[in-house]
Amino acid sequence: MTTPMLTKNQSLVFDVLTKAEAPLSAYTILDKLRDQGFRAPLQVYRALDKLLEYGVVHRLESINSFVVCAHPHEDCHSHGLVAFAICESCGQVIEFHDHEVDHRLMDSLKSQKFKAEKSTIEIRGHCANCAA
Amino acid sequence: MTTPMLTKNQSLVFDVLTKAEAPLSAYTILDKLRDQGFRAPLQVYRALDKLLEYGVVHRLESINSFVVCAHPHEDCHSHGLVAFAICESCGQVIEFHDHEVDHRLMDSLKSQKFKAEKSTIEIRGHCANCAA
DNA sequence: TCGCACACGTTATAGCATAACGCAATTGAT
DNA sequence: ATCAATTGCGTTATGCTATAACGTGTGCGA
Repeated sequence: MTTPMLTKNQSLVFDVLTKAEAPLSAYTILDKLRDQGFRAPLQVYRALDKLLEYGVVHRLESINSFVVCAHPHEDCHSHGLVAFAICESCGQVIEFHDHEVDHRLMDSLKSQKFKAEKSTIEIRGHCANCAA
Repeated sequence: MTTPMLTKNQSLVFDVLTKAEAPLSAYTILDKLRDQGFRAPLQVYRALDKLLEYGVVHRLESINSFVVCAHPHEDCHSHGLVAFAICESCGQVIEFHDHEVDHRLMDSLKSQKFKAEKSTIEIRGHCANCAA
């Protein structure tokens, strides 16, 4: 999917996420955009929905937060699974793609005749800097 | 971890989850236990916390729900990653363990000096019965 | 110019999770 | 025996996450 021109709200949300050093929750984004006129959660969620659809933002299910895609020039949707390592100390996220893991998981599922559509792979722990 | 004797509330919650054919949210569990005297979410969440700690229940982050462990006699904590295939149509969950995926993911992370602690692998799609 | 699609704004509500208080039962060390 | 620590429990209140439902405006093709 190619990313169309972003609307004003989408750009604002995208910019906030781009500048953030860690994933942000929708409500944190809302707070950061109050000065720009944001008043309600839906303004954020609607923008996020589009950004997710375009593949330029990822949702981290395990922490109810959002990050910009680390590989904006590739197409995350197209090269299979995306995985995230999330540091519980500093919040930093490492995004990575692994076709081996991808294939292996898909094979497991195919043998059960399960049709995969969306995937969530999130590993929580501590990054190199934060590891005790 | 060996599972100690469950308390009354823990047993009630565990039984509800065991009888369910699909993952349940905490509030759904609460509703099912009102007749047994449950009145507040915390009664459910506290029981769930312990059941998760004992490894007899899993939390599905992507759908904010809980399921009993499908392999109660092994120790889910001990044999690495647990993965779930969740049918978006009927809700059924297939729990599986794959050491290959496990090792592969851990190797990727180790190369970045990331110390993994908890993992979430959830694939949403359609099971054999529900696939169009 | 009509109809449609889409973005947007607002209010209200639904759904998920935990903080903080107090009480009761258990255990185990002194 | 008793005191302190721990654990489970109940209750009230609150906070965080997400969406429903309504209406407005704008652009664009039939």
